[in-house]
Amino acid sequence: MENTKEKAIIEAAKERFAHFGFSKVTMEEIASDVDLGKASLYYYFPTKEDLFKAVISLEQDQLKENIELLLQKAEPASQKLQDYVRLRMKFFRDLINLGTLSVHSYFETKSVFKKLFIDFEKIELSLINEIIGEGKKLKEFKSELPEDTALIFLHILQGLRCRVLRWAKGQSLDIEAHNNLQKEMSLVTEIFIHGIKTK
Amino acid sequence: MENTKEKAIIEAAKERFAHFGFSKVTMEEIASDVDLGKASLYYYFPTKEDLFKAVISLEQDQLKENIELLLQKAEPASQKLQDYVRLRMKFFRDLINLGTLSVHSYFETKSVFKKLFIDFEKIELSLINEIIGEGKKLKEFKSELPEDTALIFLHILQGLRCRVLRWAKGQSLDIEAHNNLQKEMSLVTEIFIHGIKTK
DNA sequence: TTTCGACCATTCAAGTAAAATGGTCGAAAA
DNA sequence: TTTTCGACCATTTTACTTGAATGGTCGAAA
Repeated sequence: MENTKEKAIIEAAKERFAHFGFSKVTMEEIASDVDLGKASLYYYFPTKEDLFKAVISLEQDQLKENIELLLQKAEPASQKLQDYVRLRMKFFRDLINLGTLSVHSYFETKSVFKKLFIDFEKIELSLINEIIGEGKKLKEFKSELPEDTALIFLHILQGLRCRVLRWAKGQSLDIEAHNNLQKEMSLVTEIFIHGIKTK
Repeated sequence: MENTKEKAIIEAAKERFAHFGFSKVTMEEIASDVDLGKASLYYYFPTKEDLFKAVISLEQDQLKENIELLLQKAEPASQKLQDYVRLRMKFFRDLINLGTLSVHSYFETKSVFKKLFIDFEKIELSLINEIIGEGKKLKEFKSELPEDTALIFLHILQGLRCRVLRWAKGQSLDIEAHNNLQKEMSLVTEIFIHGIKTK
C-alpha cells in the first residue's frame, strides 16, 4: 500500500513548508522526517515542486469536499455564502497552519505554482456560481450580470486577504488579525447580499 | 519665493520615482534635474525619505481637493460613491504615472512610509463617511452598522488593487489591467450599493 | 538665504570560492 | 517488481571580500 507512504511524506512536507516556506525546506529534512533517504523521495515525487503541489492540492481537495457538502444542506443561498466564506477562512488557517506559516511563503509563490491557484480559482468560481445560481433559481437573488457576480465576490475575498497580508509581510498572521479578517469578510458578504441602499 | 523651487524639486523627484522607484533614484540625479548640487537638495529636504513623502503628500492633497469638490456637487450619494471610485483610480494612475511606475516600488513601501498611507487612510475614511452619511440623511442608504460600512468599502477597494498588483509584481500595471480594475471597482460599488438580494 | 565642493560613514554591487541542495543512476534489498 | 539508498553531478545558495556608489554633513562662499 504505497498510498500510505505518500500521505506520510505529504504530511511531513506540509508541516515543514508551513513553518519555513518552500525554499527554506530541504528534501533531506523531509526525507529524514519519514525515515527515508533523500533519493527515495524522488521515487514518489519527481521534483520538489511536485511535492509542494501535492501538499497544496490535498488541502484544496479537502476544501472542495467540504464546500460540496455545504452545498447539499438545506439553507438559504445567502446563508450558504456566509458558510462558504467561513470554510474558506478555515482553509487558509489550516494551510497556514497555526498561524505559523510565514507570510513570506505566501508571497513566495512563484509562477510555477501560479497555475495551481488559478486552476483552483476556477473550481472556487464554479462553486460560488452554484450557490448564486441556486439563489437565483429560488428567486432569492436578482439576476443582473449573472456571470460577473461570482467572479467579483471571489475577487473581493482574495483582495481582502491580500491586503491584510501585505501589511503583515515578513511576519506571520496572528490570531487577532485572522479574527478581524474573518469578521470583515463576514460583514462584506452581508453587504454584498443586501447592499446599503434602502428599498 | 522659495516655494517655487521646492515644487520644482518635488516635480523632478516625482518623475524619477515614478519611473524607477524609491531606491533606484539618487539624490544627485534629482539635483541635476533642477540644476542644483546634491547638497542643495538637503537645504530643502532633510532626508531622501522626506522628499519622497513630500511627493506622495502633494498627490494625496490633490486627490483630497478633488474629492471635496465632488462632495459639493448635487448628486445622489450612490453616484458620488461611483465618482469617488473613479477619482481614486485616477489618483493611482497619476501616482503610478503612465503605468510606468514599477509595481515593485508600490510594494517597496517600507515601514517608514507606512504612516503616510495610514494617515491618508483616515482622510479617505472621513470622506467616504461623509458620502455615506449624506446618503443616510437623505434616506438613500440604510443605516445599519454605520461606522463599519465606510471602512469596509475602503478595504474592498484597497484589496482589489492589492490583489491585482500582486500578480503583476515586478512588472508594471498595463493599461488593460488598469481598465479591468476600473470596471471591477465600478461593479463592486454597484453591488455594494444595491446588493444581490431581491426585494 | 541659498549654493556647493569636499569629505565621511555606510550601503550596495560585483565577484569569488566553498558549502548546500535538487536531482540522477545503478546497485542492492525486500 | 517494487522500494530504498549511497555515491555522484550540476547548479544554486551562502558567506565573504572589495571597490564603487550613495545618503548625508559641514564650512565656506556667493
